[in-house]
Amino acid sequence: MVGKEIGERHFIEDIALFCEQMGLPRMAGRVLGVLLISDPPSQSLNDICDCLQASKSSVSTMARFLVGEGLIEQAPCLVPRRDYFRFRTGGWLEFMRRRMEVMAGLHDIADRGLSLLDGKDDSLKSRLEEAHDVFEFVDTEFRGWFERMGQRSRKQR
Amino acid sequence: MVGKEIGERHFIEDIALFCEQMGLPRMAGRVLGVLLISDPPSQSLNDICDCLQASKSSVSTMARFLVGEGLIEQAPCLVPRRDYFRFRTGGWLEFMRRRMEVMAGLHDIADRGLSLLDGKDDSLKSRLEEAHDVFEFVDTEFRGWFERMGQRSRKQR
DNA sequence: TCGAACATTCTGTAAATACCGAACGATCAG
DNA sequence: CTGATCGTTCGGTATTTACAGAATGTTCGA
Repeated sequence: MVGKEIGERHFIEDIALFCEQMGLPRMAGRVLGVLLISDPPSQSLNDICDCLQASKSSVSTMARFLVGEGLIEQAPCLVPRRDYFRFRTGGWLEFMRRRMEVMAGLHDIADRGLSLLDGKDDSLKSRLEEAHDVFEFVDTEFRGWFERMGQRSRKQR
Repeated sequence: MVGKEIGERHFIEDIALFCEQMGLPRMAGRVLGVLLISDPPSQSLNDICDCLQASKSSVSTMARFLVGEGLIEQAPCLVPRRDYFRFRTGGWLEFMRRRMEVMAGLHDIADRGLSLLDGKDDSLKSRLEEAHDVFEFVDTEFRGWFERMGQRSRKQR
């Protein structure tokens, strides 16, 4: 059981707020919050509903949403005909990776913008060259970064 | 003048879409898009309105919003009583920096979560230790990263 | 002191979003 | 086959958001 104490409620809401800032639905953050401090780690949809006092439909929808985001996964069910979910190992890394991928997308857009300024003065291009540089740097630097980070967390286990 | 050609419109809309994915209002992205390819770099609110065919109120609001985000800045006005805006040098770096700061906020939340699991089995803590590690790593690694990146772009100028 | 040319702020509206409850569909025990 | 127990999906509602247009405030030239 989880979510009875005030500290747990507070934690769950902080995760929800964080998720909201990241562009995820707040309810998704709450579900995630439960699965970050639950004992045991695997919880059924009904468990989560009880804990959050939220409707089955919301929890079901958000659980599948979080699976798609790579943050949680379905756990082997102890009881037949019941879905258990748990936080997915490496979920945070995967989350960061996807975020960085979106950001790196600006790299190509900046290139297209530069071609629009073709032939014009260099001073006009510096804006987009900055974007190009920053996000190309993100793109390349992060691949190595994630590899190192992945190895590091794999080693710790 | 900007935004007449199809390529420019397309670029602006791509920036708008990117901004939307980053959680900024789409119209803010459009204003930013104009200021990334405008010639000259500094444009008045009216110029931007004309280019986007958007209302003054939206453009005014979004321009001030982007100033707050550190992505654009007010330019010294060539004509009195008129606000000129331009892309802010280092804006993308600042943008990334703030994003990373939000992400690093999870570092503290994870710590608070860990204290909730105090005394419980270590296997329960690994979820939050992962969060702790990833976002502490983000927090520290990025400070150095941004410094290097800042120096690099300063050198290029 | 007007009035023109701005920018900002307020108000309204249309669209998107978050959430719930109910209906529905599937699966298993009896 | 029937009912109980799940999960999913559908429809509705309330809140939020993204804009536009009108009203307001400000500065400057005549």
